[in-house]
Amino acid sequence: MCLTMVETVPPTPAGDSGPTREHLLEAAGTVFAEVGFRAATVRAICQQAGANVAAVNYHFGDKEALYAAVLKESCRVALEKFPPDAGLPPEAPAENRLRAFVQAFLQRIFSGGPSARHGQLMAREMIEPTAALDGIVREEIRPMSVRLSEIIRALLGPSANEETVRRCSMSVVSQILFYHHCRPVVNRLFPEVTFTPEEIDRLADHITRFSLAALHHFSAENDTERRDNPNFASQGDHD
Amino acid sequence: MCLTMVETVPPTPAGDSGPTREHLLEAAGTVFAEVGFRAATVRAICQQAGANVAAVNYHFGDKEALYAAVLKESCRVALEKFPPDAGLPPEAPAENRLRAFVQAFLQRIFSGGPSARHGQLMAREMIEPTAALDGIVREEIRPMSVRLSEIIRALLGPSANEETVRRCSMSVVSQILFYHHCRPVVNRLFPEVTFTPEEIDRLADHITRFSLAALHHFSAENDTERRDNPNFASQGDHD
Amino acid sequence: MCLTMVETVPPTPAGDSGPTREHLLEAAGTVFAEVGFRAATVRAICQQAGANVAAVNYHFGDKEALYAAVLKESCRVALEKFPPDAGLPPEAPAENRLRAFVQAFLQRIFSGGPSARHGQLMAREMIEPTAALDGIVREEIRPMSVRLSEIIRALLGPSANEETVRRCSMSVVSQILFYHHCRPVVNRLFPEVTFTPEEIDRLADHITRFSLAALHHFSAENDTERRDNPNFASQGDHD
Amino acid sequence: MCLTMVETVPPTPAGDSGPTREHLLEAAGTVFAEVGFRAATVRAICQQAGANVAAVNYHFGDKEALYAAVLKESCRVALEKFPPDAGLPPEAPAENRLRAFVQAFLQRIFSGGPSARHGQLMAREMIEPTAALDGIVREEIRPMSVRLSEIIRALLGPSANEETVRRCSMSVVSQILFYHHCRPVVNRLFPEVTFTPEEIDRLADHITRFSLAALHHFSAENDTERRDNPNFASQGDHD
DNA sequence: TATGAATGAGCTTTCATTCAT
DNA sequence: CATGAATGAAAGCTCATTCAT
Repeated sequence: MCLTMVETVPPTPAGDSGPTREHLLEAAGTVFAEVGFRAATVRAICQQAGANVAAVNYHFGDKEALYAAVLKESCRVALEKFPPDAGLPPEAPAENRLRAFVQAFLQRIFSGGPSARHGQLMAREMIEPTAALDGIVREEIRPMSVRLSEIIRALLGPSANEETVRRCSMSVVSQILFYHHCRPVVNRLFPEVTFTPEEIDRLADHITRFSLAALHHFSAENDTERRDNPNFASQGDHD
Repeated sequence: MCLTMVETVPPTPAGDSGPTREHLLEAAGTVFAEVGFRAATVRAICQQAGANVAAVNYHFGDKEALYAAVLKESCRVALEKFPPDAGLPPEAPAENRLRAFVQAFLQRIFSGGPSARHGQLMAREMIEPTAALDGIVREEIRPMSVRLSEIIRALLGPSANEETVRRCSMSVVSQILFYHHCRPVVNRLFPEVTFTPEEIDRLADHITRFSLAALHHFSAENDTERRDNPNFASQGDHD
Repeated sequence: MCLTMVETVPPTPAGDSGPTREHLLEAAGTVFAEVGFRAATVRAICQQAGANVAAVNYHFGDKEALYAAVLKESCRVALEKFPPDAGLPPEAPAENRLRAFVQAFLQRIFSGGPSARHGQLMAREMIEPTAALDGIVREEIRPMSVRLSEIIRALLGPSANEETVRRCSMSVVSQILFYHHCRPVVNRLFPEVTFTPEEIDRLADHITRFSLAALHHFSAENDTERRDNPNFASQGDHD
Repeated sequence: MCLTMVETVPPTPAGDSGPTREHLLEAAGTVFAEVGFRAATVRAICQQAGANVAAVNYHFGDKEALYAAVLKESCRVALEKFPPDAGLPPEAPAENRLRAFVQAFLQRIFSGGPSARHGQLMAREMIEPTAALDGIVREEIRPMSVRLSEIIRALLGPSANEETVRRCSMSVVSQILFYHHCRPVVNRLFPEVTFTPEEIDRLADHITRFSLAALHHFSAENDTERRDNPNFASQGDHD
């Protein structure tokens, strides 16, 4: 049963319309990262932002739209602070670029501040994806993925097929993300592991060496097989 | 939200006290895995269990205690179904044991049924750990970790130090969990990736080969360095 | 954007499940009649019913369902108290049945108590129909309409066509409802008009005599024209 | 809800103070007619008027004062477009004047445009009268009522007492308003009834003929009784 | 003269929990 | 052992209104 009603377009002012909007984004970023979308209350966010309860509705329409805005902004900042090329030119040796990629990724995830919040938000998106994830994959994750694939391709050699490149990319990324996603377990299993900057560096070193070793092996194996048998397709590379 | 378990012992009947309790556990497992602790409602669980709204409070004290019970039970079933040794005797070649470990882990996570549910619950625990996590790490995860470490140690050779073993273990496990934790992103980045049993097998093959390549390289490097310099400690292994 | 969620069927216990439900229906009837659906607040209703704010949700699902229940109940009572035949057998003279119909209708509308409330609710439905109106028309209004049509048909004679019957029915009903629908204006135009039982009787007398005069004239006219010209169709009766 | 008009005079600019005020009146008229005072939101009105949210408060003081202004303006337009004499001179035959009155009234109510809107607003005033109703009755309805009474008096003859005139007037008006007030029910009971201009004409014809028949009968009866018994007072006319 | 931002009161609804039976 | 009824706290959201500019 629906009583007659006029459609009222929500106001939702765009762009910066004062400091309150910024405060809300900031506070919401913190709260959403801390307790997740559902557990976060509009009241708590507004209080932390020093704004009225109705402020969220006025500036963003509703809680969900605020969340989307937070995620988008968080994504923008992360991309700006840690560009996919990790600051290295495409001409640099692939080994160096891989090392830079791994190190930058780890720092992004473990350094404090807004980018760490981004990591939390993303982890929550993995568990309970929202509509905002599509945009983030498109604008943030895919470019990173492409960049990494180029590095991996360079390391595997021109004869590597796409599936191998893709799988190796994921093997690299997985090692980076693991410490973030499974931090509670890692902390309990190995309390001696801390995430100090020095430890992060050593971690980056391990991941890079582990991955390079595997990739060089794949590359050599590929070349050898290639030389021995032009029609060769290694196990696991067929589709 | 405060998930620290409050002890409300008195009226909670222990053990099997009727089918309702079982139904509640079963239903709660499903619901908690699907939507998480917070989003799950006692009403929905009771309805799915064919029980009264007050049943949860009667049998478990409150929603939180029910969640703890679900996690504990889920863990018990998972351990029973997938023992840490993955069904291979300790005398089997380390390469085989690694392959079996990887394959069993992937199947456990991606096959349907209660163990997949357990995976979901664990993933949520990673984001928002509850007091129940300690027990799970102690009784389920650490044994698995120990088992994997033994395999890795066998592959790296006796001269490998503990830190290297630990890091390599995590490099292996991370590759397995990645597809589970980041499934939403993987699906969006590579829609062609499916998780059919065949694909799972190919994935297990890739992870095993990637890891073995790296581990063999580490092992050889270790031996070489060892031969050349008895006091050698590779970069990242000191500390 | 819609986060995953389990469908929870609202409880909505049916039938009498205690005195609270009755109290709510009673209070809601009063409040809805007084201020209308929109202006009525669940809080006010519950307070008047001596129940908790959540009681409406528990017993009826939501405010709208409560409204529907109120309307249905109100309709049931009205039908029970004032049956369409107004207590006269079908064999009674049509003039008498018309007079009884008019009188009963007026009493139903102007007498105090729950049936007066029903009049208010119906008047509001006219202005802003809800989904509940369909059911009311079907179960309450149409039977009354049919009964009145039979009386009118008897008065107009067998040669009257359906359209004339319909229009005359509405001419009769309109005079009854007018005093209710336009009461605020009537009160202001003619402050001397009161709605005491005696006045209601005189009113019923006027409406009956006015209508009978018109109907007898129509009937006679019809017969005359019929006698003079077998193919006659009076002005306004053609379609 | 308290609709008694509070006088908040000071900042309200009088008369034409720019196009915004006109736009607001226009938009508010539409919205109030469509959804009623309560359901109408200041935002929706301002949006439709292309004005700022604060415009209503600036130009009219508050929502209630805007409503009063709308009703007054609506009334002014209706009076201007449909004068009470319906365009016929007082010398015209009473039958013709009655027919013109009925026809004009029906058209006013059922034709689209501002006068139909006025009908809607008036219907809502019947259900929930505001302070504005007094003025409307005084300036718009009473003159119409007086005019109709003159016609009825002419038809009933000089011997008709005032009460009879009044009751017959209402019997006539009620038939006109019925189709408007009870449109939702009429539509459901008789879906074949449309309100095309042709149908409106046939309706006007029916109402006129029905009423004239009754009035002529009353007139004749009156004369007869008068002739037979100088002290006669028909049933229902005493008091 | 007019506005965009901001507010506070109050709305419906949800939900874990309790209690008498 | 188990339940249906009932509750209180709190959630998201709406809206007329105000205020500095």
